[in-house]
Amino acid sequence: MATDIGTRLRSVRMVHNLSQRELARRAGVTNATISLIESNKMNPSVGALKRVLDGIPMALAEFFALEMPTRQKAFYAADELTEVGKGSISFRQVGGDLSDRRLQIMVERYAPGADTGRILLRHDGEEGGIVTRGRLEVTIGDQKRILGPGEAYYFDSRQPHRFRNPGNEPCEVVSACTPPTF
Amino acid sequence: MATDIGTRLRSVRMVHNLSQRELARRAGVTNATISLIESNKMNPSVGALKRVLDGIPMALAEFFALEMPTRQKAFYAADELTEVGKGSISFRQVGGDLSDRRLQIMVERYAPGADTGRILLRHDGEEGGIVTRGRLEVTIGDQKRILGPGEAYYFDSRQPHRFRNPGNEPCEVVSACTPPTF
DNA sequence: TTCTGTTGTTAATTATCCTGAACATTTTAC
DNA sequence: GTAAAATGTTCAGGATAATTAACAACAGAA
Repeated sequence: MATDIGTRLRSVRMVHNLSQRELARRAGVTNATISLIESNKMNPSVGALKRVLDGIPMALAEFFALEMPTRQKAFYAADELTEVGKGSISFRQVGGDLSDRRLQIMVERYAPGADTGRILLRHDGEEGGIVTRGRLEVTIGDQKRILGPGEAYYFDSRQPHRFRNPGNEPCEVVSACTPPTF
Repeated sequence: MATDIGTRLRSVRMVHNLSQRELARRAGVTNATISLIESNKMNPSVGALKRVLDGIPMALAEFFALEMPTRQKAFYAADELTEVGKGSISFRQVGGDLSDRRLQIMVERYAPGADTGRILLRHDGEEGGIVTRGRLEVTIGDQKRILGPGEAYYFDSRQPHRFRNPGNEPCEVVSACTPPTF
């Protein structure tokens, strides 16, 4: 899986918010090529892969140097949140197992259309959050989901990721990350 | 030239002291493939290139991350050495222009068959030397030469390089490098 | 709904890679 | 010296990549 070109390309493309056709247009190849590469149904030439990556843009060295973390459970349904605490104060905890997790909790607010940008965020640590209001589009590696109130995410920050508010009402997220950003 | 696969491959192969056929055998491809790739007469598939590099062995990421310094004058004939000093003490200086060159002079002695090994040496700085006795095979990037007494070399140490005594008599070299090794 | 546009995938044709077997040179051994 | 082995290169063929054009699934707007 370390040299799984298809998965790598799909992951990179998704994080940059490009469709197969859009990337193909920028790269000067056809969408079928992108599709076949991503599904590992063909073995692209170095030149073709370079052209594709130029459409990102990304260098070959960077592409092959990408670490591909093992996919982990990244999304939780609203009713999958573990209920912690009780009485007048109630916590709903994302991810049942907190062993080897150290988090700093935060509250984030995304204006309509707000976006962390096409550049892929990657840093050490882990992060997670719960959407409390509005909708949030979360991209993690090759997975992309639009989350609504009560839904949550949790992932290893070394995976390339991106956040965007696709709706036209503000979005509020209770999020957390480790180690403290900045 | 930054993505000149042929030159990169040839350079790597030479430094590892492999013939096209020997590398082809290890990689499970034909020597024609190696030849065509190195002369940039074809655009290899990623899979094929990976197989070839496995025969080195070298990872794709490392291969594409290799910096390709601009080729510089690397070899000097015996009579190209600049005569410095005079009288009872005489220096023969490699490379006429010493501006932005800082060197530490050393004397090296290679027993018959001695070899710095197949691993590619690369480090910051520059190095040069003069063969005073015997013969020395010097590989610098994609250039390989066997030097005899009076002949010399000088190059940027970031280029992959290797030294070997191919003869059966001892070889003595007056060499120099910067910054001091160790 | 129905339409329009976009998504990713798949089949058939064209273009290209990769091989297998030759070739000319050079190196090494005798 | 010649012979034999090893080097890198080139050419015709079968294998494979990349294109073109179609397909089905889905989303959003009228």
